[in-house]
Amino acid sequence: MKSDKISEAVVRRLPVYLRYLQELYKREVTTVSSQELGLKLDLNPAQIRKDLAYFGDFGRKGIGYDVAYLIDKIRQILKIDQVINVALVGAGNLGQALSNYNRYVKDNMKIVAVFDSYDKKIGTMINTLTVQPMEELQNTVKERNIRIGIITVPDFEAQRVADCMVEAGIEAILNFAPIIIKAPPHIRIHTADFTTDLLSLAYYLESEEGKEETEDDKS
Amino acid sequence: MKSDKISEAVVRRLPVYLRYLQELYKREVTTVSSQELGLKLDLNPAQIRKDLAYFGDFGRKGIGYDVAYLIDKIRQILKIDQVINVALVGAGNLGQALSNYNRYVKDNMKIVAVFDSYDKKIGTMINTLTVQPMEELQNTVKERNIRIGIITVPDFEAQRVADCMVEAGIEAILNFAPIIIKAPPHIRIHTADFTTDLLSLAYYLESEEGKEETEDDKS
DNA sequence: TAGATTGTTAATCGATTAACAATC
DNA sequence: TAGATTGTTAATCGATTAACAATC
Repeated sequence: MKSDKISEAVVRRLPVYLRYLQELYKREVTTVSSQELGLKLDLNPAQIRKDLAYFGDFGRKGIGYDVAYLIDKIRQILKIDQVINVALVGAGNLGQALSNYNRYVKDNMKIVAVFDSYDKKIGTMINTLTVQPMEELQNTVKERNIRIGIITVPDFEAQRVADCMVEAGIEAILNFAPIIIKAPPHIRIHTADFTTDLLSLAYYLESEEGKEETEDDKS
Repeated sequence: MKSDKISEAVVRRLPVYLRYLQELYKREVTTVSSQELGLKLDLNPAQIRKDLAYFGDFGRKGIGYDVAYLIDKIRQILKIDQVINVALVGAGNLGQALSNYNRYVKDNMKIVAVFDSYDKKIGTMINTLTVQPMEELQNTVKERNIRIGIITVPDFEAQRVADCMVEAGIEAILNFAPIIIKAPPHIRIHTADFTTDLLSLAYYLESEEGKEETEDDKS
């Protein structure tokens, strides 16, 4: 196959493949079939083959995919074969959690600066990074070649922060605030709104059959 | 329209509608049209009307939707018109961030218990809650009528925790570990894997034109 | 009334899955 | 060779969007 336009659904599955392939690699598994992948990742094998075939002929008929080779290829496709520098804005609990979470360093995503707009936070340390005032965003983005911004501020500040990021030349934003932020079309925005995930989960609960809340006593 | 089977895509948009409607309510806006909603939420107005029409005739032709009424209805549909008790397993940074994040209390989702399997964590306080050992999960779930579980443990523990949750009678799981966890089909699982969001973001970056990494000096 | 906006059908668009020839 | 598995086409399935009669 090789190119067409790649749909977002496909792109979002690539990191999922990558993650599991890396686990296989660690376990010294050298080859994997679309069927095995599908089983493990709850995906249709045909879909996996099709996804990968958009980008090239990575497999071998009768054999499957070479794990190490496919890891390399997916990393290239995702453009994480080089280190990508990331700025985090919002040094609250979630921001701290994210910057402590160093798993993505391995994936060549590196948080290299943390910002906040509250005086109290500025100057404090998060891991090895000093929290900087928002005024320094623009310069730091340029100096440190920061390309992605993560927003972990309260929702009422999220749009303002996004605007600053865009102005500073950031190319893509991961937004944790439960709000739809607006940006020019060349800026890619992903929303990581777990409150949506949580609330929609409730829909799938079995209807109560005479259950009541724990706390307030209706009797 | 009224019922058929409701697709997951529809259900996932309901919390998004709800959130913005609640904001409108706070601002004392009483009525809103699908067009206004669409503009604000980056969605097609026809899609919004269709989504809502699955559940009933909530709007008025020529007028739009009554904000307060629609909030009520969506809360009913999502089954968050009653308090839903939630257990959090994993008292690390992310777990702390989530339990501090009290926004969903307003949405009738309430974290009523926190668990961890590390001795060091057990007995410490997270907000008003004492971290309990995993052994108490089963009993606490029953006693406190906990229906949803949130997993914020490292990936290698996630499946084990999920198994415990299922055994304890939890009905739905929000999983933050970057791994596909398996459970019986009647258990609903949502994955809130922000590393996927972050990595897939890189795909959309403009290709480098002679840029290099910040840190290591190639010259 | 005239203008606005819903609910719903039909048309379009896109994504997933099945099937199979090619080939290791 | 026989068995396995890819890459890809065709078929299916599902979701989004346009259009418009109904009606406030």
